[in-house]
Amino acid sequence: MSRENGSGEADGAGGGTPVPEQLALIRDSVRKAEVPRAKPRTWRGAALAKSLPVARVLVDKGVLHLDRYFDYAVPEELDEQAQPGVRVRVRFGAGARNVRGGRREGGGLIDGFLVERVAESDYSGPLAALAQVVSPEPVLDGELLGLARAVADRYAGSLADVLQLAVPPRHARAEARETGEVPPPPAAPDAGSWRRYGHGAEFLGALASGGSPRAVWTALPGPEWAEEIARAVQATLASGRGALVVVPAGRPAARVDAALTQLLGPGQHALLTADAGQERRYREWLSVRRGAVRAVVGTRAAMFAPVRNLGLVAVWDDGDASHSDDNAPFPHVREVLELRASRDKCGFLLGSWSCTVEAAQLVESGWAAPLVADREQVRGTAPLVRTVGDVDLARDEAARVARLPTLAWNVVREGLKHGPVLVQVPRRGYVPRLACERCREPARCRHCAGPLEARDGGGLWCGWCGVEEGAWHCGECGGFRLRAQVVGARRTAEELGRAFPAVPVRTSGREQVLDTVPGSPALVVSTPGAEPVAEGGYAAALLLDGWAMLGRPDLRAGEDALRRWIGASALVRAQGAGGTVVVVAEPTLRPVQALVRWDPVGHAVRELSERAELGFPPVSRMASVAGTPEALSAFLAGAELPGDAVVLGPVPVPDAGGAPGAARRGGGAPAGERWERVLVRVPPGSGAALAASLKAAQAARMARGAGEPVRIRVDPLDIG
DNA sequence: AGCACGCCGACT
DNA sequence: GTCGGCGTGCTC
Repeated sequence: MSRENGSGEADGAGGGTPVPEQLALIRDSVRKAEVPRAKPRTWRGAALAKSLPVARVLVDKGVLHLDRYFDYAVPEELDEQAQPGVRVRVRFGAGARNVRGGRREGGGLIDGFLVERVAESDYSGPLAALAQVVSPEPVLDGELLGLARAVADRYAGSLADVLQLAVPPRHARAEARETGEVPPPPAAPDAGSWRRYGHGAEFLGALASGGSPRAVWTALPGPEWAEEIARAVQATLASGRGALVVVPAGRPAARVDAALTQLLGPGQHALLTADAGQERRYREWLSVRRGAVRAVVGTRAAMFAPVRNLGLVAVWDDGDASHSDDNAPFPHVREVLELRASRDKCGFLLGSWSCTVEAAQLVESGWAAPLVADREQVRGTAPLVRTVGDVDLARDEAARVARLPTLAWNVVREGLKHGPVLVQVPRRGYVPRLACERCREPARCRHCAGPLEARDGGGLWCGWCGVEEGAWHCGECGGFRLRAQVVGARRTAEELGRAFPAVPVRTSGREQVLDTVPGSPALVVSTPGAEPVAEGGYAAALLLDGWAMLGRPDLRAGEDALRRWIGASALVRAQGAGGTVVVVAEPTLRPVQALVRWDPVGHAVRELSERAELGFPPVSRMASVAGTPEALSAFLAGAELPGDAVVLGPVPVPDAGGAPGAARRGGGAPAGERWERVLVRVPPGSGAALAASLKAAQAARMARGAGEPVRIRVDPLDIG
């Protein structure tokens, strides 16, 4: 039944009046048509595009078993507009099939991307025609498609889900606007403050001459980092290539934005942040796609920005949780930029005042080179860090009366003579940690050792197993009075304000984030991450959230605490200029020691080797799978995990309806439902196989129409 | 998610 | 025989 040239024939079923046997024959041949045809048939035999009449379309449905292309016929009138990369609408669904007897144009219109035009389809049935080309603007080129594909594979997600993150929603007005001319490349920059780093000038030189260096950069404390990133961008532009910078939030984006404007002048770069409206977002994105702007700074969605001829990708502060996307498949900026650097053979710069374990691994594996300053430079820019631990507190009579250690009082008093003093307090919304008032041992559940929490109506219960505690007493010292550490820190900050009535108190937190404060004496109370930059630097800082940070039962608790402390301390003047930091935390703890020595890299390297020993990520790869107990066990039964995979759990998942601060992004269960979670761990090298097997299992489940979903997250942020 | 197909039991 | 239950599988 070869149909080499049977083109004019519309679908046969509608034809004359065949006898029953013929009908059966036709039906049969339609059902299991064996031969791919040279030219597509459509139901109506409408006129088709003369060349490449088949459009391969990615249907925009995030369902995994639909994670493939569908072929559609290109009608002649859409031939010109139906170019690869454009948005299209197509009919999709069972109702659209050519049903015996009559044709029905059932099936809803849904959006998709035209991925390519080809001469023939390998689909054996009749093709439906493209319904509409939404816009002739090509938004999805091969590069972005390849990246999205790689990200989907890495995170066991669907291509459509990734594209939803990567391509902003269309805005017709923004599309209609003309985009400006491509600016000429700037001159190569002076190395500036990059000279403070061992191979800093060399790194810039490599970028400027078209090279693709990869570096993990441990930035010196102080505000220069933004300008240093801008110089790296300038160097890349000077080589005739584009550059992309991703930062965790709007404020750092504004800093880099300002530095770029200063260095390159206006109009040379785009700012892509989530808080811009749809029109503005799409306009900026389009100016990048169209090649009119070659440098981009933005927050995490910008990680996919379609920068032309990419020469550098950079991420600032990769330990910030905002770099992990909230939406499936939860890609992380650092990982996506790694993929881009590898795929596009471009430069890579990961910068932070602190150092994540993952960053340390990039260096240790040899994938990236360290970009660090020597100890001399560090000592010259970092503040003096002093600790107040339990022993000091116990000995300190003043601390028990005034709730604040003598050392802290003295440092604040002295600091206020010379400038603003920063007081870092834990975020509200953290489940208040309860501890023994006498010995400060955290209050733990008798049954599962989980953290005890105070109920609104009074009384205690376990945050893990939910068991009520009626008669708590301290297992260490026998004390029976509790204190809430978060509340304690906040009250301490208030008391400080009262103790220095002549000094203004400014607050920066979730509701209202201050960007900068003047260099005059003031108490600046801030939650981690919201610290304003002080003009001329803070004279001192008091870090009060030590216990709250380190008490979390999380693999990253130490790294996170150090990162937040360093984030605050980096805003304090250098030791030589009198800058002092007091951290209220046990001086024997590793993150505290790392802060005192200002050695985030050493901390990360030690954590890394420990993780390797324990088989924890990022040395192994982990994925979490969560769902109702039934859904989860069905999923695991159907999954063909790699042979070297280890399944840990299941354990109950705390539901997301609890305290807002404790709700983990993408990790909590929907309120009201009981969920469980397993962690699946594979050794290095099996990450791709793990992702593939999870994706296959998920696809099989969805195809079966299984009701209850399971949530898959590769590289979960929190590992209890 | 729809929606049609098809293979079973109860009906005019 | 034929109508219609819902279980299964496909959607270009």
